[in-house]
Amino acid sequence: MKTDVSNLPLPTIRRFPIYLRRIQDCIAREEAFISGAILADVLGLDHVVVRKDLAMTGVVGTPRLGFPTKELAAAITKALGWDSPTQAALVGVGHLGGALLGHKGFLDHNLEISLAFDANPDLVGTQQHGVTILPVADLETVVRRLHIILAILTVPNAAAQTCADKLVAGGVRGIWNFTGVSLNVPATVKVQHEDLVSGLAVLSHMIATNPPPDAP
Amino acid sequence: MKTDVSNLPLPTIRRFPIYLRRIQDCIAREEAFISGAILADVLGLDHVVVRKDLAMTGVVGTPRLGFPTKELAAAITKALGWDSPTQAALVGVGHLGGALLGHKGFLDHNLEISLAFDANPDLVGTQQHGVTILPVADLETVVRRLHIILAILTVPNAAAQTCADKLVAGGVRGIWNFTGVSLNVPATVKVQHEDLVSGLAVLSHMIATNPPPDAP
DNA sequence: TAGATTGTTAATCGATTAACAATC
DNA sequence: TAGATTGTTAATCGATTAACAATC
Repeated sequence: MKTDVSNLPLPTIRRFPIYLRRIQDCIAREEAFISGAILADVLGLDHVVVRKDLAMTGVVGTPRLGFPTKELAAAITKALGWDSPTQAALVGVGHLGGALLGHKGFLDHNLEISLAFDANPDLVGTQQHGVTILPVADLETVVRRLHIILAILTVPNAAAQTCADKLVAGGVRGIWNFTGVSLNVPATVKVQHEDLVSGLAVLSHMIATNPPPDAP
Repeated sequence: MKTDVSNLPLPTIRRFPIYLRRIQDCIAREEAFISGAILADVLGLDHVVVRKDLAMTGVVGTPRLGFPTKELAAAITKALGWDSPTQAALVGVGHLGGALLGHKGFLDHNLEISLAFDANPDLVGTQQHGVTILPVADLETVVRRLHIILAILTVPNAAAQTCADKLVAGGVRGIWNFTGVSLNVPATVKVQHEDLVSGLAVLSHMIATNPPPDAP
């Protein structure tokens, strides 16, 4: 029985939040059990993938019943580190940064963006979505003093590496990177590069190479 | 010599825009050649991965010189379908949708968001970033009439499937899906699911399971 | 020539898929 | 019991890594 949650396959981790959302729906409907087969069906996944993923949580299912919803939700939440609140700092309050700041959905995953920084003196001191914008000059100091471990980077490409350096110096342990820059950080700091352009590339490539159905 | 650009590995396609950006920098500096080794070094990738990816474009390199920058840029641009302009429709002008609408960087990839739709009557008729917001009720009709093939979906989860259905009915060939919903569409329509929460899951998991360096 | 760089072929690794056994 | 569902083990597939040959 494998229950070492610290070394899960990346694809499994990516699927965890998708399962979690459905399982929480079940809990809200007071359903005590969910079968992997049904979950797979609803999500358009292969049922054996789902069972394998669920097995990774260490939760054991019961034949004919399925998996206990509450246990499963708790195990996934734990595996993702979403069982305790995390304070995050947003760096760069532009279009995208502002949107993330206003997106209250992260609270469902126990992530609160409690700090925001920007280089624009006109923005500094103003509030957006209830958060006062601080000067980037204070980034390292504030992050260190408040023991912020997670930062969201939404600055222009040109500023990305400099800001990342300050975040690392301030003791951040993870950077959610929305810039187009491959950041250079020590191995102890984890970077999740959310490169929207990569996603666009995949989609445009598929559209460009798969001819429309009415073509020869 | 493999030059069939219609069936490339997904990881390769994701890396293409990253190469492209660097190669365009080289072209701007009037460098006629770029070596795969240098490219790999700058991007923090393995040099053999880079060479293999570049080989997929069909462009041949010259030992001691590297790959011709202009040819390479043209080949990658072509493979991604970024060699001709694409008009896109944005569906859902909330925080995230508005941010994407304002993000002019997509123009670099020949993608123009020329239409925007929203369900909120207060928004309909107003302009954002130079685009007039149309009612979702007209979604299918307008998309069909203007032969829009790519849509960006940034509506609340509850509205996602309904809007996707309208887009499909309108003849869209690709949906860039920023909602949390796994869309159900015919196989002829490609969906690129940009689930931010999956990315957050990966990052939080890594932070939660890799103890900080000063811990035992 | 010597050496940097591309190109190719085989080995490894990880994840998915398939087949079947175990259990309530 | 019968049958739905979980659980396990082996096979396949795709991508990365490693080793080496070819070329300017």
